[in-house]
Amino acid sequence: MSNDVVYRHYTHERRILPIASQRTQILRAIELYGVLVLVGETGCGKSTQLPQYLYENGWTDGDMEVICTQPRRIAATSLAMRVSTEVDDPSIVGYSVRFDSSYVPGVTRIRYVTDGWLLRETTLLDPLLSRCSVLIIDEAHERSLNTELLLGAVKKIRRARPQLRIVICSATLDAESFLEYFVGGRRRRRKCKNGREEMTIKRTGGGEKNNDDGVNDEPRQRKRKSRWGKIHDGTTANDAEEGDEDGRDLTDGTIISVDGRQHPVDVMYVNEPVSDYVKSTVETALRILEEDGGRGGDGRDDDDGGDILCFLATGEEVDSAVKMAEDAISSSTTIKGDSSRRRKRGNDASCLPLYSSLPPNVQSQVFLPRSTDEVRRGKRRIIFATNIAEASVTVPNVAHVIDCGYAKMPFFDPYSGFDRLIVCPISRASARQRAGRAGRVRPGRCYRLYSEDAYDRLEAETAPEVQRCELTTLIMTIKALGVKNVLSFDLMSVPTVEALSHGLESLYALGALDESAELTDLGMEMVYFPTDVRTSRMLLASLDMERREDTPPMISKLIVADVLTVSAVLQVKDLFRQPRTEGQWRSYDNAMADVLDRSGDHVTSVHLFDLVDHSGKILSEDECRDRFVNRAALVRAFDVRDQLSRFLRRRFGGNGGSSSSSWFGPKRREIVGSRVYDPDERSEAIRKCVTAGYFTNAARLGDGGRYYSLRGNYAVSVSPSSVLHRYGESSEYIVFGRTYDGSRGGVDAKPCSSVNGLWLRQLAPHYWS
DNA sequence: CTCTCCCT
Repeated sequence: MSNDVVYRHYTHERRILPIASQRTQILRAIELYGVLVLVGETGCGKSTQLPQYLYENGWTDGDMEVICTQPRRIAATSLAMRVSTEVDDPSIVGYSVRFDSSYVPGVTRIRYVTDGWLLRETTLLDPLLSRCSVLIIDEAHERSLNTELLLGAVKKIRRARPQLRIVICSATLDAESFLEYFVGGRRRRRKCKNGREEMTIKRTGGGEKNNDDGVNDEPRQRKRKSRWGKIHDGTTANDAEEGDEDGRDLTDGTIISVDGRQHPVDVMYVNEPVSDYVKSTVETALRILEEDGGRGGDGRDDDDGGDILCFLATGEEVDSAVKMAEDAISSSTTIKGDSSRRRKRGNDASCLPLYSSLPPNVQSQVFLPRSTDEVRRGKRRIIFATNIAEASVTVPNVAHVIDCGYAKMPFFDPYSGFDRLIVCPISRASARQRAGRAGRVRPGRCYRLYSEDAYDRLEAETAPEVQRCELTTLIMTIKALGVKNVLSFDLMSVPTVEALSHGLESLYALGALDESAELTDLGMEMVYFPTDVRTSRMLLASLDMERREDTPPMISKLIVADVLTVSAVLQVKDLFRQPRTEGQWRSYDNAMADVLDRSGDHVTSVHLFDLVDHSGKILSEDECRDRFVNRAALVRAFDVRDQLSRFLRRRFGGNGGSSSSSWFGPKRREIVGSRVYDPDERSEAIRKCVTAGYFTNAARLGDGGRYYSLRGNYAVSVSPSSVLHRYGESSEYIVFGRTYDGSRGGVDAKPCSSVNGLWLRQLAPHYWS
């Protein structure tokens, strides 16, 4: 019964989505062309509706699947949930992300996956995506590293399997560049004819609405049968390259724009650059409350004027803006003791922060319905957010956006090998995306805290991630796709020569590539690891140590599990929460005394996990709070460790002497619990393995108590949040996980451990010539 | 004394 209601509700929703009027046209394009670029703003319905259209039109017959990729896990799982309520048979909709899958072979017809998950599936299990009829790559405009690699993989797959249809969904107008990438010179020849034709159909699309059901189905059905008949008959790539009797040409592609459901957004600029954009953001927000405040308090409960979303660059700025705004509001509402009149004018608001390192319960405030207090007092919301609100999450009920014009952006410096994180001006594309957040529920306004001239001078697009990150992972993935020469792999955006040679050099140093940039035996092994190369190398070192005869028996029993723990902790950020007040620091010192290893962060995290391993369960909420442990991170690290250990056991479990030992079995629990091991010996063994993976990130103590990287002699400091900083003894050499820009102007490193120079000389001889 | 945002 209640299902019925939900179903009817969504059926109605489905029909009014903008994409519905273009259903026939889109299906026809997918029929005729190998590649379709679908341009449409978020909310136009492409991610939820297109897979259903394809299912309804037979694209999943013959045990085939429609797969839709997403850059984020939450999007993949929530889209699957949503769409399963829209179809007659919910069991045909599924998802697959790391650690979580609802896929049922033979039943699932529409599947939402993360692009990272599909990339791994593609590289390792099903290189031709043989059960997939249509692959939809969503949010392609974000140009994440995984999306970009997936595009490259798919371009390669299409040469062997031209029948595979590709739909690329992008929110911006760089559609041409996607099409150019896929169909290249061919496209140039035919662009005018077909491109125009499709765009014209789009504009007259409304007239075809009545034909949507029934009329076109018959011929479609016929084509479909012939299509899959051919595939299963083993049609070769060349047959299909030529197109067929229907005039289809799967080597070509086309573009369709879907009308958005976006409301108009007025954009306002400042005349003069602002000197302090945090202060200006707060002032602008308060002025909006003043100006249209009357709308909220005049008894119309259904219209409160809409909320205000402010984009700032850092969490720190967000916190200070919240404080500034709250102070201003409380002084303006209590002054003269006549607060009720002020409030009636709407000059009262809740100020909410939103950035990723906030605890989940604070973040979720933004998504809660307005409290009775807020409704009663006509209180609106001012949300101060970082870039998280630009694409990752959608803040509801926003009518005003204030855009400071800056964001914190990562980039990789190939000379120092350091990851940097720097506040930069955003791109025009990013500014448009921010403004668009104001028009989702009603006509909105965007206040840009920079001049129109400054806007015109911004870069058109944000540089894609491949041009801003470390490339060892990219190179290894390309190798895993079976490409010998990395440079021959066709990427949409080309990485810099410097970053590429840094990546190749690092992989050579790690023993994954030989002098001619071919995978070594070790490299072939590392390609299969679901971890970055340095972690993979570290895990391999632990397996080696476990097996070696000169390893003390007790260490041999512990080392693989210990290094698995280190690997898992490296995949999560902020396992420990940072104290803020003096009192908290005292409790922190007490709590840490229990698990601390003065050698640094790696072994300390292993000691924390000893508590978990000994009791056999994750620490309680209370215990996590007392120990300054971020419980969500602990749970996540625990899951990752479990997955990694299953991976290692599958791959190496049967080998030599290691099969008898159970890495996380009762025997280990007993050893760890009764501490019948030499802690220094254990600490040293763990750090030797860490060094085997991370010697490219080694630094030596220099003048003035600072460290200098062995590779290139760049200054780097132990992060103040590292246990090595607070509790460690000074050590001549350290190895670190990664770097980031510290608050003190320099480059900070974390996690850090002290290591022995001898290990470095053995493992990284080329840094010592 | 802090780290934009994600992913296998």
